[in-house]
Parts: sequence; C-alpha cells; structure tokens
Amino acid sequence: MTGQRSPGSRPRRARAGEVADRIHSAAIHLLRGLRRQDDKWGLSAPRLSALSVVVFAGPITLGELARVEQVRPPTMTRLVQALEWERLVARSRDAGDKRVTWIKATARGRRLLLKGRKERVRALTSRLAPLERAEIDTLDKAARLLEVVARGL
Amino acid sequence: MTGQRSPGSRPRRARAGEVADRIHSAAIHLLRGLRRQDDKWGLSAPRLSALSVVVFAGPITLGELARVEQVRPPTMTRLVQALEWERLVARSRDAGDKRVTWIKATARGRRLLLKGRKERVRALTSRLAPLERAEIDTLDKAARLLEVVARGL
DNA sequence: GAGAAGTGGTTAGCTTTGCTAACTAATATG
DNA sequence: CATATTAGTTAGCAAAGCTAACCACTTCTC
Repeated sequence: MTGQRSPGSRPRRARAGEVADRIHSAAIHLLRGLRRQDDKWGLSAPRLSALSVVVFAGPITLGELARVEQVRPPTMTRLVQALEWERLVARSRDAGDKRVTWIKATARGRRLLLKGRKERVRALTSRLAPLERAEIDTLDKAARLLEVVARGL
Repeated sequence: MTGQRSPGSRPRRARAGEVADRIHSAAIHLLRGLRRQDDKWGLSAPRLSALSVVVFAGPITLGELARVEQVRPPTMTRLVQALEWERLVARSRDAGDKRVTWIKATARGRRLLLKGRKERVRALTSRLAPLERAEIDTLDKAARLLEVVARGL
C-alpha cells in the first residue's frame, strides 16, 4: 500500500481512497513493529488489548468482550483462557443466567496492566515523544476518529 | 487499550503515552475490521501490502522486501511464494550474484492491484467518505506520521 | 588460490490468532 | 411441554509470525 503522491497535487476525487490506503499501510507496519515489543514484554497485542478492556470496562461477559474486541466468541474464549492461565483474569458463572460467564481482572492483572502501562507502549511512546505538540494532537485526533471508523467496519 | 479521558482535562505529562495507547488500540481494531474484507476479496493484508511494495517499488530483492515490510526473511519467502503461486509476482535469479532473487510484479499482479485499488479498502474508504474534509486531512497527516514512526520501531 | 567467514534465501518446525461448524447447556417462547 | 434461541466451548483448519539450521554462493584473508 504505497499510493504516494505529493500532498499538494491531488485530485479531489481519490482523496478518501488514498487516505484509506495510507492508513491501512501505516496500521500494518505499526503493529508489526510493536508486536516484537509486546512479545518481549510478555503479552501479545490481542491479549493486552483484551486485558485492557477487562480492566477498564469492569467485569464483562465473554460475548460482550468479543464484540468490543471485534473477534468471534471462540477466539475470545481462547484469549481469555490464556489470560486466566496466567492469573490475570478470573471467570465466574452468572447467578441468574447460568449460560453467561463474567470475566473480571484479578489484582495481578490490574497491577500488570496499570504498572506496565508506559512500559507496554514504551517503544511507541518514545518514538512519539520527540514529535511536535501539534503532531501529537493530530495523532490523537486521528486515533479517536479511527476508533469510531473501525467500529463500523 | 482504553485509557479514555475527556479531551479537555488531561495532564500534560502522560500525553505521548496516552496517545500511543490509543493509537495502538485503534490500529488493532482497524485491522481486525479490515481483515474480513481483505479475506473476502481474496488477498490477505500482508500479501496485499507486500504486493503493493513490489508493484510500486519496482523489482526488489526478497531481503529488501522483507526489510521494507518489517518481517523476517522466512516470513517473506512464504508470502512471496503465495503471491507467486497466484501468478501475481515472478521470481528471477540475479545474473551477477546468484544468491539474490528479484521479485517482480506480473502484469496480472499489477492489474489486480491497480484495478482493485478502491475495491481493496472499499469498506474503509466508504467509512471515511462521510467525514469532514478536515477530518480526512487529520487522518492523512496522521497516517504519514505513523509510517515514519513505525519505521523506527 | 584455498580455506574461513559472511550473506541471501529456503526449509523445518513451532506458536499465536483468526475463522467456521458442530456441540452442550441453559433460557425463552409458542 | 416442545421448540427455538442464546452463551460459550470444542475441534479442526489456515495464515502469519518467529528461530534454528542449512545450502549455495561471495568475499575476504593469508
């Protein structure tokens, strides 16, 4: 995905498509870069992301977690199993409806996530740090936009 | 990764880390959303990305391609094999140094990529289309920044 | 110029993450 | 009560990533 074109001369037409292309590419490369860091630190991106939701969005059912994370239930089952195995989250049956399982962060999970917060995206943070404030703002806005955009895919 | 916080009240301090967090999260969710589309269309994101480089960055050696795409050589070997299998790229030995292989896009590969350009990220494009022009600009700038940031990870 | 060291790619083999299909258990509905 | 729906799991597959080990060449060094 490399539809480069000097920023000045662009046809009004292809704008969205071009930007989509560039974002796609950037996202791929960004995650590839971060994966190494994540792995090294001990928790893969998907697990980290799931744990984060569990920690911040309180106790949550597996299905809801899958929906939020945009994966299918079986995938989430496995992610949660891995997190449970490492005692980062705990499962419990709902009293009323015995089909549903609630996922809750353990103290260990919360600690790991919160404490490792900076560590976690340290590589990215440190790459971001030297940027201009305006650039950081741009990225911030873009990230928020993208989250909304992604929700609708 | 859900370090939400209302945009108004944020400590100057954690800025880069917070943004890093949010970007990481957005990238994950974005790609998860797109993956389905890509698959449906017949070419996974990594293959698409690699093909794109081959098409736009001309004939390229496998090692260089791996470097550009930020993956290890064995991974790229397999990606290229898949693309070759579908006759989207062709390999050839270097005349001078017989260790290196050059990867070149076939007419079919070029056609597929160029013609399918919009199709490819259509879902993303159509989600982007209704955005304000200013928002598109923000995303465009952000994508360019991220590409640079990703390079350095 | 022959042996050692280095380089480009591939193969083998493992892990993780994603999926669908099929199943179990529990609840809701007619 | 029988049937349909819903939540989650299991089984089994494919893709993409890695490292380690290896081959085939080049290059370097003595």
